[in-house]
Amino acid sequence: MTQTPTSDTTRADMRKAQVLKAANECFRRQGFHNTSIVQISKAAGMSVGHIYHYFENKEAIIAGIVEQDLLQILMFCQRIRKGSGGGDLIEAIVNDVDYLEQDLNDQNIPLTLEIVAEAARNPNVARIIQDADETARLRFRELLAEALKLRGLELSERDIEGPLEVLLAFFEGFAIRIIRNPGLDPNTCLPALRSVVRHLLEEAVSTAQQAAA
Amino acid sequence: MTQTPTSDTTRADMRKAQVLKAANECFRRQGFHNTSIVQISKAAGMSVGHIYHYFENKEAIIAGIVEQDLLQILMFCQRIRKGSGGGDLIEAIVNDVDYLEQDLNDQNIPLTLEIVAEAARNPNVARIIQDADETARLRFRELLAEALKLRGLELSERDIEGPLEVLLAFFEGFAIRIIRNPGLDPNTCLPALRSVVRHLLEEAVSTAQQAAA
DNA sequence: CATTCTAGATAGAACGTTCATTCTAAACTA
DNA sequence: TAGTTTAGAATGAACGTTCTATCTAGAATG
Repeated sequence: MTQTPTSDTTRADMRKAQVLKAANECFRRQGFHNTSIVQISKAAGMSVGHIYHYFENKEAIIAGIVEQDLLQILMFCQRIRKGSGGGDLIEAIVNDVDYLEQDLNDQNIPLTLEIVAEAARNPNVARIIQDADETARLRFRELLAEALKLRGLELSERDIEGPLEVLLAFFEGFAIRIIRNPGLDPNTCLPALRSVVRHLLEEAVSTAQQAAA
Repeated sequence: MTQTPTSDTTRADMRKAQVLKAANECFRRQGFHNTSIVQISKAAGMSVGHIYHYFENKEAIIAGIVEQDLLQILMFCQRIRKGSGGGDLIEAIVNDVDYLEQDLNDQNIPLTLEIVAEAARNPNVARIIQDADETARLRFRELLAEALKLRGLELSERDIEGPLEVLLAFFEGFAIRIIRNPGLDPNTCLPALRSVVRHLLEEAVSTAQQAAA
């Protein structure tokens, strides 16, 4: 249990990353329940024993993958900001729904659903995604607060929470819808979705206006 | 425990039901990946061999459980109709969101999520829940059509589909939200959710009015 | 009515496979 | 040479499924 030198730490980090990358590919294709350590080891080009040298057990690998889930959520924030081009953020959020078709083609949906289902039973996984969601909500609240500020308005955290959760429920919900109804055409939903998101945000705006008065 | 067979329910049917009931309890508690045939056999008070006399394999048992998923969805329709008391259905749909808190306490959420995640990979399970969803959508379209008819309006199937999918995405989405954010307070979301559902339906109404003109 | 017959019902041990994890030893590096 | 890294076989447990044997109900038989 001696402290490893810097060069070795780097090597260990690289190996860990190598395992996680392989695991990610396997999990995405087959889910983590149907992926064996042997498969991961082959995908990573490493031996089974080698993997266990860096990960205590399979669950530790799963945890490593689940942690990456956060990045995916945060990308939505980034996309919206980029879409705003520095202009009105509320309009950018409404426009972001146009990515629905692209989002529903995401190859990660099955894995994402599997992670959530696992979290509903497995406290380890639950803790990870709940922590991630907490920072995700924080980022989204910041985004909404900034969107309002650009219009000279502001809302309390409490008043933002409701609309935000409804917004999030939408997008998560479509991941389920596309499984239950694979014939679903995103373009059919787009007008209604756009309108609903706009309504939600406009309502937040008018609440803020009333609070200011 | 054991019942005597009657004319219309054969002994085999009763045994099958007995297995499915036991499996349902086990699956709800532990998920079907973590439930073994031995556990089901003990819960059913039957031997393993006995179970295999009626079910080809474990997947057949899972299929039997997944088929019950439909009933759960259809209960929403019933609840709305009952809530309308024969009056305006649109108002009844809006009011139905007040059950959110109760719905989010549903002990079946983990199993439901597991079923959807499984369907994303397992074609057998996928077929079952997709068939179920098709009849569920049919029932909901009928409900919406009836709601409009009560106001002397009508909409094409195409125009109903979008709002309906958005509505469904909501409710499915909250099942995920409550896992990701267990601290979520339904009452915080209720005003926003109510408002959004009402907006969605009012928009459908005004679309129908324009179509009539 | 008593007995026999038989197909289905039932039990539980046995089997074979899969898999996560551990163990042992070789290779490498500093 | 000492510690780390790497490989891959060995281990042991869990599990789905099958196999074999016994039992039961009730129809057939005489």
